Amino acid sequence: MDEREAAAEAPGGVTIYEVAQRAGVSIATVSRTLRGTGPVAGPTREKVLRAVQELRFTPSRAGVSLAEGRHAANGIVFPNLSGPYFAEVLIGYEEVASELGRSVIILSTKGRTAIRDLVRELARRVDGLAVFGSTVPADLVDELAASGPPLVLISHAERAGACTLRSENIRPAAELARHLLDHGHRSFAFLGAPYATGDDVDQRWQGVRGVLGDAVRPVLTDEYTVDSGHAAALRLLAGPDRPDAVICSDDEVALGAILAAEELGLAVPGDVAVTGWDDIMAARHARPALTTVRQPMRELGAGAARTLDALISGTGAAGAHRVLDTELIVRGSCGPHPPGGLRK
Amino acid sequence: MDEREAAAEAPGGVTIYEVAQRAGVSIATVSRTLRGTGPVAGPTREKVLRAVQELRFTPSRAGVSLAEGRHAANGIVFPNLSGPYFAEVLIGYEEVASELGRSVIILSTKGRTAIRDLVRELARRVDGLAVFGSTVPADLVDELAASGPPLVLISHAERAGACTLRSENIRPAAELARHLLDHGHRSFAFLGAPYATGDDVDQRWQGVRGVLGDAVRPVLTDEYTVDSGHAAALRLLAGPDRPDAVICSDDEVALGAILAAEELGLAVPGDVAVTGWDDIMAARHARPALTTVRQPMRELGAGAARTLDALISGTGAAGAHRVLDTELIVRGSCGPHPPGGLRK
DNA sequence: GATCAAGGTGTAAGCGCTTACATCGACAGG
DNA sequence: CCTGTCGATGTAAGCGCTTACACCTTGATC
Repeated sequence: MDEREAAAEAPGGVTIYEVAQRAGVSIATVSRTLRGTGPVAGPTREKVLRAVQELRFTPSRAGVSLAEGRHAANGIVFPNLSGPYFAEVLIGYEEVASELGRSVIILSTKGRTAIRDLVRELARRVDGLAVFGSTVPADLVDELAASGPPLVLISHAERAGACTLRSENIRPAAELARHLLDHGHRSFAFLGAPYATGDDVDQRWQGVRGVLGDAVRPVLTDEYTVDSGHAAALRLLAGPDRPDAVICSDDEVALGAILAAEELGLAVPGDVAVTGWDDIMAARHARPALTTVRQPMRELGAGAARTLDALISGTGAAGAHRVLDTELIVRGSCGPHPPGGLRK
Repeated sequence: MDEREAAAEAPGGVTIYEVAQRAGVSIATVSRTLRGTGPVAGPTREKVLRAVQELRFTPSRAGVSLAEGRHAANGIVFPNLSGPYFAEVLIGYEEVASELGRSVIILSTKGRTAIRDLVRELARRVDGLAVFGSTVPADLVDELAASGPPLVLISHAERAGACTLRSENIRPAAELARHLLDHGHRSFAFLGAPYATGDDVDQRWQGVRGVLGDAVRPVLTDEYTVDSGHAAALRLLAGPDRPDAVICSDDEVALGAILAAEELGLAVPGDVAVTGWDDIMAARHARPALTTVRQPMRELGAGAARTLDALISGTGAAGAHRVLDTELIVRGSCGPHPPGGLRK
């Protein structure tokens, strides 16, 4: 009836029918042999495996997916991969997902116009989806939470119907602010991109603001990049009321600020202190080395993958919210440290 | 006969059957409406679209893939995503693939033991595959070239059956070496990871060696990271026969070398010059700023995606090999530049 | 008014795989 | 020797979608 045998050298690949024919068994037996489900007699198994080898057979993913009703893939949506932050999270995500037998499909929203369609399309080809805060419109998030695959929001405000996972911001931001006060700094600027309510940078701002009150003023940047940090800092530091310290939304902006200070002939931290956030690789190599807050970027990704796995396999609550610890990393950029500590 | 209507609220999602039933048409009409293939009368189209909206229908990817015989996805295999290099290439790859309507499935080989199976699995779920040099065993590459989807090797020696795409190495490496000679440096070390024949670092070594001859000696590192560069440089610079200049395999190793020099109380470039390769973000912010060779990382990824698209759609030769231009970026780390240039 | 072309839809055959269910022997227990 | 079991295998019904092909209207053409 069919003409299965015709596809001998098709580019699409060998099918289970050809294997079955070659081994002289039914496709069911081939499937059972390969997946280890159901009993298969020794000699039969041999025949099948030989045929599989000779034909270099690998099951078609689309076929398996359709039959199994799952994709064995996870998606992740991030704004971009330019800086180390998202890359690190992605590393953690991919590593765990891979261990759990799931491929990772990525989607960068940077510069995309058709985000909605791209995200919907992605949601349709994965068993679970991780989404960074503010990369996807709120209503789409709701739509996904309601009718999409299991969803984990990374660094996003808590939201009904989805799990969230983020690093601590408010407390360490406050700690950072107090540390700067200990150094004797009295006027501050918070250098960050236009933030959305509840996102990481907003929370950092809240934490800083809570301690410093009116002594800190917000200065917006366009993006979280070295260049926009540089540009904004140039304006800030050349203008009137130069602050004692610039608290940056993240390390890249901080690196830009250090660069700007240098160009203006200002010493860091002598004339102006600078702090970052994330503790990316470059923070350690900057001169002066950057005081910053380390957050467990990889674990953010790994945790998201694990949470999704639990969600997919039915274990795990659908509305869990987890917050990871961070650590204040004090280096040179916030001011000289007298031996014995500041608060002595 | 079937019980399609039973799946009304299935987690897997709405199927085309439900849409068809609701709209009072056949599934063929629904499909035609959605894909725009074949004629559909105005009112019918309306009914279908309304049903689609009300049911929030999106076609199942597995079903579409199986029927279409394609995945609408590209794969990419890289060693890791820790440094900026692979991330940048990935950005370019994803951007172009996405524009061409293909999702990107990633696979990092870092720390993986079952690479072969993971790669084979990946190959089965994509229409095209990009692979970085040396991430996959040679025989597996051959196997993929022979019986897998279209393949593009990035930064890999030319190989029958697959396209390759890489940046120029030998010429700019020679240029870099000559530039260092112009500075008056006379003894050199090439600081790089254990390289494989024909890979980027090997080619850079060849280029440098071609100009400097025995004046340059190779020093191996374990990886292409700041830390291994740091460790190797520490050994090298503290030992006897300290070279005038350290030519590093890439920027990250170079950053580590600068760090090591600093720790040893050596001035860069006063006591020892250092150069990198790639021109990553941190190269510009290092002190001294790093002299390096810029290669078009994003274009490497973008080109791979375009090549694959051509291969998949039947256009494009199967054995094309492309080499992208690079640019020597001279900054402070290779020595002071007298106004007016060196060769005056 | 019969003939055609073309538009508009439905039918059904796959795409490659998994798996519930049926079948068939062979062997042990009564 | 008959029946009950269980192991080993085959049969066939999907999984959700695309699309070639068949069928039925219409309206135009002569």
